[in-house]
Formats: sequence, C-alpha cells, structure tokens
Amino acid sequence: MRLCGWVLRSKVIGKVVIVEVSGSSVKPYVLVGKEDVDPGLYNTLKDLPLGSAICFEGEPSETQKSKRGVEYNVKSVKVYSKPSEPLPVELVGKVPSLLDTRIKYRWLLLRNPLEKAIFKVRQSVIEAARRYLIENGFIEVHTPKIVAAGAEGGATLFKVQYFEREAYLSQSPQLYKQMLVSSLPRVFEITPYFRAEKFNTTRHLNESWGIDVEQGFIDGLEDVLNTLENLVAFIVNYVRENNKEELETLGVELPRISTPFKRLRFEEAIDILRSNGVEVQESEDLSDQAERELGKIMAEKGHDLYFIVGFPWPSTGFYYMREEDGYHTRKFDLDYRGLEIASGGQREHRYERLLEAMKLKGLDPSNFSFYLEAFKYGMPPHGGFGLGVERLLMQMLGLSNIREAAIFVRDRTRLIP
RNA sequence: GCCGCCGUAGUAUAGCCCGGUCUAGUAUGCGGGCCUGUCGAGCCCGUGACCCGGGUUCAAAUCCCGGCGGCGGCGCCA
Repeated sequence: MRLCGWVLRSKVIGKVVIVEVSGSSVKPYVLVGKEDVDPGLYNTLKDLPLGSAICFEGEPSETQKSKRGVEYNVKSVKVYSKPSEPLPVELVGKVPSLLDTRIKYRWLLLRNPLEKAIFKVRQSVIEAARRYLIENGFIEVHTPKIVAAGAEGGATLFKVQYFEREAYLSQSPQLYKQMLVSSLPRVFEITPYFRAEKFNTTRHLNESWGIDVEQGFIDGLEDVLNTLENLVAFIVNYVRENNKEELETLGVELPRISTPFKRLRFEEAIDILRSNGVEVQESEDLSDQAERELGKIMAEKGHDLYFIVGFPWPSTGFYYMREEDGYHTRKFDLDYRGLEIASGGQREHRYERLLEAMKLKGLDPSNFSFYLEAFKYGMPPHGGFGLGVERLLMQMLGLSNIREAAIFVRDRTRLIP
C-alpha cells in the first residue's frame, strides 16, 4: 500500500527513530526505523525535516505502540520535497498559535489533526445536507452571485462594477429561490453569502456559506419547520455516526438529536427571559445577549435547539407572510445553544399583498419587477430558510470563534490569504 | 461607526504599573551532542526578538503623542 503525506513529528531515541506523517485521515501514519534492523530506513527517516512531503510503501504493523497514530511497516520511502526553511508555525500544538496566526497559515495547519478534524466535519455537514435534501425530493440549483438588487435593500451589499452598470454580490439567494418555486416545488442551494456589514464579533463573517432551502405547496409554517428540524437532526446525527475519530480528536461529545424541536413564540421567549430575571427592552427583536441568555435557560430545560416563531413585522423583511393582526409574521429563527443558526419563514405569495408589503417597507417595486413577475402565474404558498454552515459547525463543535470554522476567512479586515 | 484591551525571536510568552539591575528571561522551532519506542519524552551546548515614527529624560521594551496591526464588546445578522 502506498501512502503519502507530510512529516508532522519526528523523534530520535537512541537507535530508534519515530516519524509521524500527516495523511488523509485525522490520525497520522507512524513510521518506525530501527538502526540495528534496517540502517538504511533508519538513516532516511532520521534525516527527514519536519514538513517534508513523502510517500511510503508499507502495511499496517502488527505492533501498534503509538498512542496517536497507526503504525506501518515500511518497505521504502520516497521524498518528494523538503522545506526550504523551517515551518513558520508549530503543527503539533506544543506552542499553540494565536487565532490570527492560525488563519494566516491555515493551509499549512491543516496538517494538524485538530485543524483537519474541523474541516472534515464541515465536509460531512455539507455531504449530509445534500444527501438529506436530495432524498426528500429537493433539487439542487445554483443562482447568480452577481445581482442587481438585494433581498433587504442596499445597505449591506458589496458593490461590483458590471460592465457599464453597478451590481452587487449576493447576500442571499432568497429572491431567486422563491422565483424557482413557481416551477420547481422543492429547491435548495449550498451557497456563499456576501454581507458588507462592518461588524467585528466572534460570530460574523463577511463571506459565509449557507444551506438555503425553499419549499412550495406548503400548508403552513409547520411544513418548513419540519424540513429544517429534520435536516439539522440528520446532519448532526450523521456527523455523530461518521466522524467519531474527528469528534474524539476535538474532544467533542455530540448528543444525539431528536425531533421535533421546541417552538417558542416570540412573546413567549421574552416572557421566559423576564421571568428569569433578564432585562429585555420592549422591542421587535432579541438582542444577541438576550439570545445567549435564552440559550442557557433552554439548555437547562433540555433544549439545545429551538425555534423562535412569529417575529414582529417591523423587524422583518418585506417578503414574510403577515398574520391577520398585521403585526406578527411567519418569520422564525432556529437557535442552537443561544446562537441563531438559521432563519426563514413562510413567504407572502399573494401578489397584491406582496406589493403592498414592499411599499410599507419603503421599497420601490419597480426595482424588483423581475421578482414580482414570478408571483403572477400561479405561485404556490411556500416558505424556506437559510442555514449558516459556519454557525452550525461552530455550535456543534463548541468553537469559540466563527473564524475557526472557515478555512480562508473573509472578515472586516481580512482579504488575504 | 462607537467603546475597551493588546503589539517582545519563526511560533507562544515573561519583563512594562514603580525608566537604569535587560548583555531582554522561558518554552517550542532550528543547528550540534547524549539516550534502544517517544506520546507535548528527557538532558547538555548553540541560535534568534522589543510594530513604525516622533517626544520626555543623563538613561526608554518600560512614560507621552500619532500611525499601523491584532483581539473582544455593541448594533446587525446566517
């Protein structure tokens, strides 16, 4: 068997040399050279600097003494590349790097089992989502990332020059997804979101990824909530089953998730906070701190994941369906341990009402004519959501900063690498 | 945009408050030596740093001002 990777650790103890090689799995390959058994191999391994790119021919050894990796009996080693200078960061965690350094050298640090484990789990999240949605009749689509208008107005959009016109990077596939539901009853897209918001927090990125779903012919909001809760439960349980090595490496205990998730009405959430002594302003949305407090309270009651439904109209987008009272909407958030990981709702599919809602929000319908036209020819009742990949990963793995969940980070100050 | 904290070898840090004792300490990495399986092995020798600019002072890593960079909080949101 031929295996390849990079020298991660190397230790010479007298006449024995032990080399760990970072390959495709989280746990390294372990190569052992003994001077009195195979002097040639011993010398080759002894002289390999950290970071060397090598391949070796070998089979798993009958003696497995290493606590970190899988040992191989090595027949031959081929060295493809040696570093021209010492590595800029520790890959083994003897001297942990600061987050800033970790982000700068992520492409190199991915040789480290911990760092690699995070992104192998991320891969599983995407794989599980795609599998679940396809199995449930959703079609994967791709919508434009260069757009003429955003879902919410222009404040948070990145401008780009599109020949002689001004265009924007898409902050959400929302409007396109809805248009597609006029022909394809179930669609989803795994997509980047671009947000030009100048925040600097542990849970915001300016380029992030979402699992975006839209579903037509629904009987009500419950259909959308069902899809989302089952999707999230499938993803988490999939990771639990398929990433045992990664979770162990990261020291993460991932409890099995069952559905349904608790549904809290917006007012209920505020009441719970107040009855637990948390001051909540009379407002149309929950502050981040309030959300965190609610997360703690809900966790004590055994709810890691819960919906908050029925957000007031003043704090929501124009496209959410309003209840008869004109104040509550069918917009919801999904919170995971006090952090919003998804939001969505039932949309307004009735043309006249949609037009009226846009005007109420101060938007000019003529800027959205391409979108509005889709509501003229038999738009079914529909709803959907966007699920943040980095946020889901962050909460699943207990990461303290969302930047840990993105390989190459785009935030307020980072544009390279 | 506002507020707070921080910037010392490749990496991670001590020293800064109370200026001189700093020829800037330690770990890791790197170079060399010892050790017959290490588990962040261990031991010995060597190597390399005060973000930039200005100011105060006999004397600045240390105090002051400006710049640049990082971390976090708020708003907003996935």
